[in-house]
Amino acid sequence: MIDLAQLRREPEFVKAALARRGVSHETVDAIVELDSEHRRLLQEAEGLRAQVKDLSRQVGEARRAKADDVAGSLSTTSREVGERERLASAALDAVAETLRAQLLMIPNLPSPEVPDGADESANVEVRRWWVGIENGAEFPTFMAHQRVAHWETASDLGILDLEAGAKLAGSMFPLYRGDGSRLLRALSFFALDRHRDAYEEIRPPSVALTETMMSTGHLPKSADDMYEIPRDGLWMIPTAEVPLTSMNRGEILDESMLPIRLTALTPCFRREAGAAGRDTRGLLRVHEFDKVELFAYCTPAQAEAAHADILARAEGLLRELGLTYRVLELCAGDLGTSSARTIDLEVYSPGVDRWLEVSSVSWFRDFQARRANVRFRSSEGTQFVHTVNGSALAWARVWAALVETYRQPDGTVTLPQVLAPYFGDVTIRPRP
RNA sequence: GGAGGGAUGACAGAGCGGACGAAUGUACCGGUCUUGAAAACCGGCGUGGGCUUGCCCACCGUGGGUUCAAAUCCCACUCCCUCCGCCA
Repeated sequence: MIDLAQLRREPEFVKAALARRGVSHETVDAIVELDSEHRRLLQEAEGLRAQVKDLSRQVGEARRAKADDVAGSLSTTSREVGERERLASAALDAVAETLRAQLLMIPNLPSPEVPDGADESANVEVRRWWVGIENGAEFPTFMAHQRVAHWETASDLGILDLEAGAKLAGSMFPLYRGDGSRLLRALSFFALDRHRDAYEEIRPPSVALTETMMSTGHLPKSADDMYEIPRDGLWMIPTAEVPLTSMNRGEILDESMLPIRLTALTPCFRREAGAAGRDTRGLLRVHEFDKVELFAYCTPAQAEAAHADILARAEGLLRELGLTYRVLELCAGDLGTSSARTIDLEVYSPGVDRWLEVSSVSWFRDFQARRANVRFRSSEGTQFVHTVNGSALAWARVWAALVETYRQPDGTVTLPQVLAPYFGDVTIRPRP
């Protein structure tokens, strides 16, 4: 949620910032208008309520003074004022509800350093990385045996069974088996171990209440992108960001507790409604995947470092895995609803010759904290925390890139050594 | 799923129609005392909102209702605890 006080203080600045991500001036003006109407009604209703309270006090005094006739007439007056107060409050509630609904649809202000642009084509590539680049190595030349799509290799090796997944849950719900399943588990354990030094591991529920989804900004805007369980008022989480951001919902933290850094391995569920028919082969786009998320509540002053730390950890994992990747700064038009700044990591997948998004590291400023009402107490008073988060990493596509990058001429896969302690071995051979 | 008990400030815990935004204790912050600290004593100490910045309004799990007036009475719901049932 954007800051209404800021909107009142500097409406032109807010409008200009939101225009960068496609929000019209009219939309913002409508909110300014509603806000002033809201305040007008608020004053009216509160004035009447103050009268009722004062009259009621006098009724009590009159009763105690045994002046029953006075008490009776005061009661009558109070009842009349109360009736007017009820009407004013009803009008107030209606305006407040409209204002709230419109405010919830407004995305966050992009950070000044975010580049202009309407969609992903305007994202800015910050850097690329591959094994040996520090020593001047050129972009890797991938061999013919690496130019095989992961779904083919996986099928040959019997480590991914998309048909079985489709039979159970429909297409784009992958079923991993044998070494494929073991690899997935190895990746998660590997990542969680790498974050243990600074991030507390959490295992949250995989479903969340509507209210919880509101806090991160996934509702009301992205309802179509999520799986809903209407009977219980629940939604399948699209990312661990959802539960982690709401862990301290409604609380006032002490500044000394910050930053609070959390990590969680969860399944992530996405309907991918807007992407029907696109990138449907193999693991390019799936409805369910495992992801290790990094998250922090911090002070505004800590936010930049916290964001950088998450990015460094996500990149660090890709480097340890020896994968080729690039770093993108998202343009204003491609930012998620709640984000002020986002940096994506895309891994290069030689078999399909594509860059695949495997991490999104975002800084939300106080946008989510305002919705979730998470604050901290400091010497300068109570203020909203900043939230930052990022994947480190989302495994389905990493799994695909590993299978392609490390495919050997004989069709087996030799995994990087860092996974040996977790995988038990480094070789994936055909399932007998 | 059934029966009972509970939810109040950072924490503990009173209040059960009117002077209650809320006793008391602890914690915390300031002061007195002290060489310093502790103890003792004194004072302060919730959050949000509105505007005429001094006042007003809201908040005692959540949402409704009764009343001139609700933390307090009524209804529904949520969560926690105890017992029974069921269950991995």
